[in-house]
Amino acid sequence: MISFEHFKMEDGSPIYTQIILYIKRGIIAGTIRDQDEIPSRRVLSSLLGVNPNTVQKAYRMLEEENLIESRSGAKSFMTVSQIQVDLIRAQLLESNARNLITGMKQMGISKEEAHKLIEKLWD
Amino acid sequence: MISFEHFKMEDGSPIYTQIILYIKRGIIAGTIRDQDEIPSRRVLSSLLGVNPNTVQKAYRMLEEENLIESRSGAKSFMTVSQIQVDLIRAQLLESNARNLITGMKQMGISKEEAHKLIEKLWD
DNA sequence: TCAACCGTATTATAACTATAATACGGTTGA
DNA sequence: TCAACCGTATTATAGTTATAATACGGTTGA
Repeated sequence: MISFEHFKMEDGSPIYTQIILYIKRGIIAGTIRDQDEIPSRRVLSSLLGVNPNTVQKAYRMLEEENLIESRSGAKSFMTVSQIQVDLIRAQLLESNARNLITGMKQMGISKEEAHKLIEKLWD
Repeated sequence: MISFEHFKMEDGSPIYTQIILYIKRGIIAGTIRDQDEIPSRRVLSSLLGVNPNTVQKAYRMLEEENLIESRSGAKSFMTVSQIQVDLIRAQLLESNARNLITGMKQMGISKEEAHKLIEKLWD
């Protein structure tokens, strides 16, 4: 059963995208693996304090990416191939870094200053 | 007159927040200064290809932060104090760096790997 | 077996975001 | 002066996000 203990709801982005991102990052980290069980819609919505429909939307979109398999009445579970892991890693790592770089450049911050800032805030 | 030539609309965040962020980053970079004229609602909406009301919402929120002054009928302009610049710089720099760090940590990426990735993608 | 789950679907409400079409009166430069 | 701007306001429409309250039938373990 995959864990949501480190999930934190914050920014202004939609909750369902935060759930999707949390799961994808777990896949990259290796903490979420192929054939892992995932919490039911009702259980996770209760755990996160959100509406079941919000969880269902996240799960449905992950299912459309073939990262989740569901059967009516039964538990749902992850279906993650190595190809998918590699693809998601490439996408998320790059987009995460590019977001920082774009922002820093628009603020006129040098590469060296950016490195220093990350160094200072990492721990 | 402040310039929007480097403005690019992209992510899934609301357009009005993107406009606000663009202006705040320009303030930090020093390319947008106190007393600078800003484009009229109609001109900027036409330039960006968005609705005038969307620009108005961004301008109104900046006005509520005392970063813009408007008089009915006349041009609007920036009102930026050094105190505001320092505050915005601290806020935006830190949030930008923290976004990267949070993501990288959730993906199980080490600080060294993160530095390398930024180095690779910066230019 | 069957109660307790499960996934799935529907309907309603509400806030937010964005567009569209107007309208009003104030400001300003040629 | 006055046309061309300006900021501001209103009304309507539409899509997205989120919640709430139900409902239906499938799966599964004790």
